[in-house]
Amino acid sequence: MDRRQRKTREAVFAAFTGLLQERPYSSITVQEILDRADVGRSTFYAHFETKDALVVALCAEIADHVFSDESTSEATHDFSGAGRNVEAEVTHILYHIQESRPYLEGLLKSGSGELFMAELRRRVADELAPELSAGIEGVPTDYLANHVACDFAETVRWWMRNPQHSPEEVCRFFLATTRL
Amino acid sequence: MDRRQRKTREAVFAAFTGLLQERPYSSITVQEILDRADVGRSTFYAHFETKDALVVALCAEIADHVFSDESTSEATHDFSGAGRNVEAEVTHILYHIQESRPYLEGLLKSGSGELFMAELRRRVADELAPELSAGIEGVPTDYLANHVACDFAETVRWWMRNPQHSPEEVCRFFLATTRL
DNA sequence: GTAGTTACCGAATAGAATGTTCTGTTATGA
DNA sequence: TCATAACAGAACATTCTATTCGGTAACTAC
Repeated sequence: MDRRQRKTREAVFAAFTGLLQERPYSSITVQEILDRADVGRSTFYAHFETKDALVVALCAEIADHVFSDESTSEATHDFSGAGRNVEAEVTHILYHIQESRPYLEGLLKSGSGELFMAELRRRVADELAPELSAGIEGVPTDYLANHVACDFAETVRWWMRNPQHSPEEVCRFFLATTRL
Repeated sequence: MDRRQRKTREAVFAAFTGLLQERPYSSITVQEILDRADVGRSTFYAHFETKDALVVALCAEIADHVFSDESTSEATHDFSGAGRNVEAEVTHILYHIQESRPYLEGLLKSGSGELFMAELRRRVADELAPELSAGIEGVPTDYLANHVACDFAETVRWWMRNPQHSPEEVCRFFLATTRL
């Protein structure tokens, strides 16, 4: 990808998430994004079809990173080789979320956060829930899967409002309260 | 309140929730609401300052009913007099939610449901969570309160997508999965 | 009933934001 | 160096929100 494209895309994302920390999504105009990102109008629409498409792209970008397998440079959460247990996997994901905090904080604050929350629930249901489906007699698995996915997503949202905790701590909170 | 006012208010709410079942909130125009509700433009704006204010009013109306103490006519959930235990209280609220289903279904489907979800979490945190704060060692009460509130709200959202269950069943699902 | 108040209708309009199109300029990389 | 692709930004059409206003119908109290 062209360096100019990356710079533009990055500038728009940064300006947008910055604005999202200050005001609700619906009150933010494209013009304001352009001004803050220092990007031309036609350029913006060459990258993103609509304003809504910008949110979708941002969510996808973050979600891709959060659920990527690649280890970060931090040694503390390199779990490769260790037997893949649930705790390790959850912590790994939480580390990636921590790295995405600059974007996530603004995105989850205002009214547009629901799009990312939905994406998060979907991915957790796919990747995490199957391993956790111990099952409780008399409760539909349907309900249980939704329960775990929502629980994790809401834990993340809570964490973004309470940054003082480490990924390991948050993982512990999550596993302590979610019966599996 | 004037009968004309009530009729108008009701017609707008009905038209709006109906449209919400079909399309996302942002794509619905005021004109469409007016057409379906068969209400004049100036009348609409005499009732609701903006389109967003309509959502807020609708959420408040539903939440007021859901958390009102009044018993419905159904004998099956008249718990007055019985010792107020958690199960009874939860079931009572769920009965009120069931009555609000015609409005809630549309509201929660599209992108605007987050406003009601937030209101729901807030009220649960106020009214329900205090009784349930058994506490788990090493987990912030802050996190626990948020956990219970989110859990209940998401249970409701799930229920609106899965109508075949009774309030008693849903109450059981909720209590079975939420460690307290 | 009748008078006074209040809600309603609907058209016309202002204002704001989105998304398009165009011409000309600048950066990239082969 | 040179073709290509991305960029800037002004001008524009379109769409939607929200306001205003003159006229009609419904409610309330006397």
